[in-house]
Amino acid sequence: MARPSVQHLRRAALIEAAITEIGSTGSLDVTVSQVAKRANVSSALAHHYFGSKEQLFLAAMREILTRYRRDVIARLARAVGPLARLNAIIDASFDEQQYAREVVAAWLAFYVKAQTSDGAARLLRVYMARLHSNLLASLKRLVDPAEANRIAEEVAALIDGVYIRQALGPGRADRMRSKAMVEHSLASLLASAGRKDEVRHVAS
Amino acid sequence: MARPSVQHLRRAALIEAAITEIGSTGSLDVTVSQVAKRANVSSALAHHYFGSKEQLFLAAMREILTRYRRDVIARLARAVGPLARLNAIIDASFDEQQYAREVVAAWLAFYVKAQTSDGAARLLRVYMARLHSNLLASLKRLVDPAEANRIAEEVAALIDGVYIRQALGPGRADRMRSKAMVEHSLASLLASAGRKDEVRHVAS
DNA sequence: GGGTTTTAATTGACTGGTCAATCAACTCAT
DNA sequence: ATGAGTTGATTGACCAGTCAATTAAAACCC
Repeated sequence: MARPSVQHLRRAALIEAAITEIGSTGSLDVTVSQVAKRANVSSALAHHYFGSKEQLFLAAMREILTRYRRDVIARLARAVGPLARLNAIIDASFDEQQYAREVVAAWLAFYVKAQTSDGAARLLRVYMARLHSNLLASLKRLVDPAEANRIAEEVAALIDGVYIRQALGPGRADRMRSKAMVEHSLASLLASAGRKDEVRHVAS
Repeated sequence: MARPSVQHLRRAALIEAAITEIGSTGSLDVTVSQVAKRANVSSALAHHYFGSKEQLFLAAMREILTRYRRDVIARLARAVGPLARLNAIIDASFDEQQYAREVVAAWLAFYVKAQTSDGAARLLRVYMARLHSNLLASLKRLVDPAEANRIAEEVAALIDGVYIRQALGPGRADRMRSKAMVEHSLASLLASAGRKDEVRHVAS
């Protein structure tokens, strides 16, 4: 029946609670008890399943990263052509779920956590590498490799920057506006790098 | 003789120590005792002069913001023409002092702090507003107001993004590379927005 | 200038509170 | 009755903030 084990249920609930709690607090200064309470279990149980606060938080971080990754993959599967694929990546970053205030705040908190936790730093580095390589793959079909690399870094940095500013701003997440900013920048960068189309057309 | 009062000396030393400690730890999880020890005073003295940990940290944040602002102003005073002024602003952000690993880490920590502290949020909002208005002033001389506004936001976000990635990266701060990225993006954005020069030339 | 009072600087010791982590005990389904 | 699930109570560490007491410096007075 594949009925999820109680262990699985509890772990999932605790991870979800951790994300929510971290997101709504806006920092990692969250006690295990708070998270446990939100998941309707005792703090002892959280320790029982995760061993330590650190592990619980890392699991939460992994979960956010996984969700994002799944979303990217799903969108990429539906996108055809380099431009569409680039847009798919950007869309994933500004997806309704990902770009929710809580999630963004949690994301920011994890960036700080990475300063002191090797585990967190590793996870973020994997995310960064994947984002870069995804962007690069499509960009290479549009512009020179050197340009592609630079643009990939610029777009990645821009996405992070938009996120951080989002976390700070008071209002609701203005997804569309944020997305438009990144798309607009990307278009400009591509335009001034000079499309590769003609070249390839001639060469082929 | 304007000999600085002992109070001034201690405050300055404590603020400096706080910045260093926060920067090297990479988070605000720093005890008052640690800061005090680095400043060669007792923790009781830190409380005596600042009243609370919160106030001490806010003072440290204010100091970093002030230094940045002073640098921007100094560079702007030397720059003539909108392009030079834009470059001056970018240069300030990637100045040797500002872009030091510790300072960037402290900056990131403050962003998180702003999530829970009104005081910190206020300070950051002032910084953001100033950066935006500085960029906008010069951009308006180059492109349409609407474009100028969008570009200002994009550049500001990009700067923040480059910072956050810098904080995460392991190596030394690669100032020049970071600066080049922002400058390159700005050039592309300006190029595709279409300079205003001709229009103004004709109009005048 | 020497002596005296005020004021500032400084600290060690203490307090109250918080919290991660542990553990022994209890429940309950199988 | 075995073992997974679960918890309340406890422990040990840490830490912001306070206070009374000590020393150093200034200000004042003759």
